[in-house]
Amino acid sequence: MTQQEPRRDSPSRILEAADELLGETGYDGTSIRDVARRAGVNKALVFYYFSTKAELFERVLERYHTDCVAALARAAASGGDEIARLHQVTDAYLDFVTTNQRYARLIQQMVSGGDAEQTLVERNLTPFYDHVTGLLGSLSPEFGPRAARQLYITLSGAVLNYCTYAPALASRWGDDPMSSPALEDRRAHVHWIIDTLAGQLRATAQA
Amino acid sequence: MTQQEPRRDSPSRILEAADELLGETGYDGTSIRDVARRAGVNKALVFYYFSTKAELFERVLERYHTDCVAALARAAASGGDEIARLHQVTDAYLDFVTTNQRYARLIQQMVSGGDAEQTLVERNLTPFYDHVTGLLGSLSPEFGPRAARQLYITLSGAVLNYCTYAPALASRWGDDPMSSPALEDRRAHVHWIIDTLAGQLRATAQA
Amino acid sequence: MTQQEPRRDSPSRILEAADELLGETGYDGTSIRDVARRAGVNKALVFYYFSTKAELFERVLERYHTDCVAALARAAASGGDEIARLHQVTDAYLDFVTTNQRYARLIQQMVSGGDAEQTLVERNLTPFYDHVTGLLGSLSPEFGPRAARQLYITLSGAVLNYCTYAPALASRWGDDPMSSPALEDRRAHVHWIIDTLAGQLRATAQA
Amino acid sequence: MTQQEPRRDSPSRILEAADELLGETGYDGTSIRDVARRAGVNKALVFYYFSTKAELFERVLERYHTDCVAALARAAASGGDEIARLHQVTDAYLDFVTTNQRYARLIQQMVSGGDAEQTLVERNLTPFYDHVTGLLGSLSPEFGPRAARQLYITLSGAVLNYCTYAPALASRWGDDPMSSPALEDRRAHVHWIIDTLAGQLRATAQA
DNA sequence: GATGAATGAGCGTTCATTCAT
DNA sequence: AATGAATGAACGCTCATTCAT
Repeated sequence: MTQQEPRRDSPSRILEAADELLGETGYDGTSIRDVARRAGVNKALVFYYFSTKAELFERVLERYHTDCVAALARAAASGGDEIARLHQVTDAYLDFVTTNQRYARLIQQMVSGGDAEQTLVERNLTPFYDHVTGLLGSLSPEFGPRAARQLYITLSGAVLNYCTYAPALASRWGDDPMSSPALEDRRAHVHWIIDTLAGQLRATAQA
Repeated sequence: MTQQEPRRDSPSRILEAADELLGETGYDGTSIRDVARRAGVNKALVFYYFSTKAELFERVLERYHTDCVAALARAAASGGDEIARLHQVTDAYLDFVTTNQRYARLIQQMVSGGDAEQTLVERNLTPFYDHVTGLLGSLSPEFGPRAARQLYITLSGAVLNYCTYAPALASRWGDDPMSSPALEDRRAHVHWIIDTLAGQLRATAQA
Repeated sequence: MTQQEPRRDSPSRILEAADELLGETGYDGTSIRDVARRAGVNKALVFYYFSTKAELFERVLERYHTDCVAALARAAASGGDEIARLHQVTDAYLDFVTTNQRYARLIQQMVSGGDAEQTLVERNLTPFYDHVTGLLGSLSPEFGPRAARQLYITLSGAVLNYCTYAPALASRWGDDPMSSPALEDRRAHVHWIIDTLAGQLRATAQA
Repeated sequence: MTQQEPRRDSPSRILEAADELLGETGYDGTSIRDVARRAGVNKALVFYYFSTKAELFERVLERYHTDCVAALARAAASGGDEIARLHQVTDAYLDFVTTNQRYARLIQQMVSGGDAEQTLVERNLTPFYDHVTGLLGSLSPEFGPRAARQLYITLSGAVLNYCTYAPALASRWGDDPMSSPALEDRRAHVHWIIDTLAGQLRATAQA
């Protein structure tokens, strides 16, 4: 029965603070001082646990990556044909990035800003990429890898960009694009895209 | 036979350098020192022409914005029904951002990093947004603005993300995603998407 | 009948601008850019006429110095005994510095800030100093130079400090210390001081 | 036997250096680099302890202000009638500013240079101002506040200006105006002024 | 595990000054 | 007489990082 409220331990508090700030202001816009202040710890302690600013960033990403991989795997494991599983994986991806909006921002920042290491970028694109191209490949054998890549970019954009563009356009739209009904709208749209495109693919394949 | 080497005028050199660096390392990651060094001018001269780092950034964007607006307007002015014009506008957008890849990066950086001003972001999303929603609105009256927004995000993602994701995945793909044939592949994919989705829309509307 | 209003020539406009700014923000706080902007001329033109910031400062002071010397000489030339002339000279000094308040500020800045050249400081203290010590010396021969110095400092303080302290205390006093009646109050006070002190000196000398 | 030489603690060293430099070259003329160099510390350390140049300046003043207030209070607490206490307070003020000559310079700089905040100026004029006007007010009731203000300016000038004018005229005078005997001369002069003026005031009041 | 002190490098920005035209 | 372009040095300030305790 301690007098202090049971705060989480320092490493997680630092990670949490870094997560928030990186999502808000980006890598270069976030200083270790800010992170330490928001975490309520001493600045040097950040370096005690995460020896470098870059490493701290990677650890933030790592958490998301692990969870994201798990979520996608779970979705892919549920049964159904390729199209059903594509729906489920994409749903899971949409769920994950709308629940963890900062992750979407971090990915987009990394992929559009040159300073992040190529490895980090790839690592975080891979999970959804692999599922999408895998499923499309087995959907119809004559559907080559080049076509799968094209569709992957379109689909990941349909999912990730919603998290970054919609807030930027919210003031123009006049409603909250991250509210539950709005997110359901988006999900329906993505489903419709998958259905329509997959239907067309099948029709073409049969012809 | 002047003593100085005949450089281009300083303002353009500075704009050019800023353009490159902002595209590569982002706003926070780019220092005025870097810009001046790459432009081959004195650091103070940057402030002589562009009184602030932020203004320099805006001027870089302004150039792109003006050209982009013009390109889209030209495309929309060419004849045809709504779908044809949607094709042409999207083609023009794809052309523009693949020709000016740094513009795509800048937009994505702004929209995913919190530091940019909301005004700037909106200003650079608006041109394509207006065309897309306008055309979809007149395509079928019962096609509401909410549906248009959804499609806009998907389409702009399909165009812009190619410029940021494809280079990041190039090493994994093994070919240059910005080569002419690769870009034609992408264009074909986007056309196919528009055709397929628009076809479905029409079919639904008639039912 | 020129179309333009007959502006003063550039050198005087620059001097005027420099005068205002030096009085407001001091030597270090005033930039040549500010001076040029306020004078409405090109920055380089300031250097064309006044080759150095320091020289510009000196030229501003020179104008005041010349006028001040003339005013004091005029006052001293008017007749009367030593005390009457002391009144007249001190009146003239008070008149001059309240009419040219910036001059009072400049003197106080120079004398309390270390950057100005010793020569400049002395040059601008000398006029009043010489009159005061001269008059006191001939007032009573046994009144030595050391006593005269003491009285000089007290008198010049009584005159100059009013121009710098009163504005600083104006908000606390609630009236404008540079209004005509307020200045007449001050003049009466200074007269009273001179009369009282000189009367005491005479009484002492006779004893 | 530590490797580092046993310096005094950094904050005091910085304050000391800032004090000296501000007194010598004024606020605008003093750079943090100079302060750090003279204190023998790293430039960034100055900001570690004093987060702003302005704050550093205020802290320098604060020390003087506190001590000055205490000295004046002590002097006012000693017994005697109003005139005796006026002597004692003025003596204490003269003592304080001649012992801390840089304080006199700082006050004069603030009051004659436009950049300092009004609050700071008032804060440092107030202590002596309050004592003088208080004592004069109780000396004779008919002696109004306006007359007290006049005398305050004259008296504070008689004290402060000695610290700034005398050094500037030292080379012309040929002796050290801050030597003990010279200061005693000044003190005698100020006493004579107070006695003479107060005597006159009393005589006038009785008439 | 945690902290305060310290640092060198760099930031965006402004300075007085020069010079060719 | 007047100007726009250019520069090196300095400005106040923040950075990521280190280290002794």
